[in-house]
Amino acid sequence: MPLMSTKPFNAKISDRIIDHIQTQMAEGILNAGDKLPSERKLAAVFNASRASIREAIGLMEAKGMVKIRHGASTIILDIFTPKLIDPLQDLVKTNQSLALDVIAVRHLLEVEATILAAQNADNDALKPIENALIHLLNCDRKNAEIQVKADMDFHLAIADASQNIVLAKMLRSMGNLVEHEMLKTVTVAMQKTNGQNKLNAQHQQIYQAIKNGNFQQAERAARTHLEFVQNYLN
Amino acid sequence: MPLMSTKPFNAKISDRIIDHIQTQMAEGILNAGDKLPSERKLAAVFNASRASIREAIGLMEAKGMVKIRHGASTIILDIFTPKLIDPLQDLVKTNQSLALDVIAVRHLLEVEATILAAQNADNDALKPIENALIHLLNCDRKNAEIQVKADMDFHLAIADASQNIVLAKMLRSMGNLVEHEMLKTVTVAMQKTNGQNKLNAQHQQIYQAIKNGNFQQAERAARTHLEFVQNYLN
DNA sequence: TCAATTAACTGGTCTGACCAGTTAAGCCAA
DNA sequence: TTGGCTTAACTGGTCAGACCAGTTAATTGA
Repeated sequence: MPLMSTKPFNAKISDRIIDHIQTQMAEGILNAGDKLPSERKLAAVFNASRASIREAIGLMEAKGMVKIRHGASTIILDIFTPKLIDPLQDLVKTNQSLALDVIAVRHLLEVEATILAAQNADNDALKPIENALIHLLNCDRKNAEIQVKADMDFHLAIADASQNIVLAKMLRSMGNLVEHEMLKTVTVAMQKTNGQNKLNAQHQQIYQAIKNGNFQQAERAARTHLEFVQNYLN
Repeated sequence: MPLMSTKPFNAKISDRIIDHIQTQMAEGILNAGDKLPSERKLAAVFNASRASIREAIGLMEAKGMVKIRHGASTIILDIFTPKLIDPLQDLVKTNQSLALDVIAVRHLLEVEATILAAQNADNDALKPIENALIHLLNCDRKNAEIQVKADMDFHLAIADASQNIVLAKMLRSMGNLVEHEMLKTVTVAMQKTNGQNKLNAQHQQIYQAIKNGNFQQAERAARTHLEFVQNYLN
């Protein structure tokens, strides 16, 4: 059964073309790896101008549906992994100074979360932090991405323990934004002598301070850790 | 300090244009709600064809950065709020006690903004703070809503002067979230003897500290003010 | 004063031209 | 025959200029 087009007649031509090609992909007429017909041919087929076709193809590339190759032709990519376009993520990735702004705010919230965790964490809240720490200490030291994830989990567990839900939410959102920078930090740490050991020691001190319920100690430990990390970014 | 473009010279023109406009967004030159210049004007400015400009704008719309309106013009959307603030909107709506969490975070950011403003504000950045302060001191003492708006403007001017764009955007968005609480504060202050005078004195101290470039004094003044306000909420 | 009419914008589409990479067929020399 | 070179015929990238189609705001007329 052929799929129905969902676009109204007054939709932009490029949208209608995208819709059509998407439908053909879904029906298996076009498959991953196939070449898309040239812009001029598509223009003839769709009875539209090359400009409109180009617009449609450009949007499809932005969505990760196709790959345009100047001089060669446009090929269809894996249909099932449409790229989520997060403009903020994009912006942070391409704007170094904005990334630094995000990190500055994140560090501020991180310190506060650690203080609050030391003040508020009961045994129930402590457990996830401990688990995250153990996981962080034991995870594959050669794999930066796994370490970033473990590191993030540790800090998010602390954020949860702060019992300020807003704080935790914001740290979660910002964490995704600066994954790229965290990766850089871990990579640098992997190269330096003792880099990872120092990071681990800092994590343990933060955990201890929270466990002791000593918020001043916790603040110091958090600041020390974040300043250390900051240095790796420069 | 102007941001550097990250695109190589041989990049597609549309990519370079997107990069440029993104940078202006990141720098706060272009803000949510602003109109983008018309395609024809942009083509002239970038010395590119309208086709290339259209491609760039089309991609930006796909990313959710702008909204194209046929016949009217293209406006810039807020890409910070959806990711960082919108999730909170629902939370606060359904859970009143969360407002206190929001306020706690907001105060944290407020103090940091004041410190940064004292460190970074040049004369250009100082002027809006001064204007907001004058307006705040002279506005109708009987009208709580007007005072809330003036109060907000004063603090947002400080946020802008911090030169941390993320901090400023977050404070702006969070301000809307806790308008109700600010109204309560001002209403209480209006009832108390000297309540408004004290608030005004605190605002002046904050401004003085920033003007002096004394960040320690600024931090003290901000903390004093926020603790004072906090008391009115209980 | 207010409503209808324009004029001057805005974005949407088309055409046809030329530039810039890629590919593969065809050729020639070793 | 085989290897490398040339080149023609593709591909996408960019441009200029035209016209259509909505929107907005100033102008005009009742």
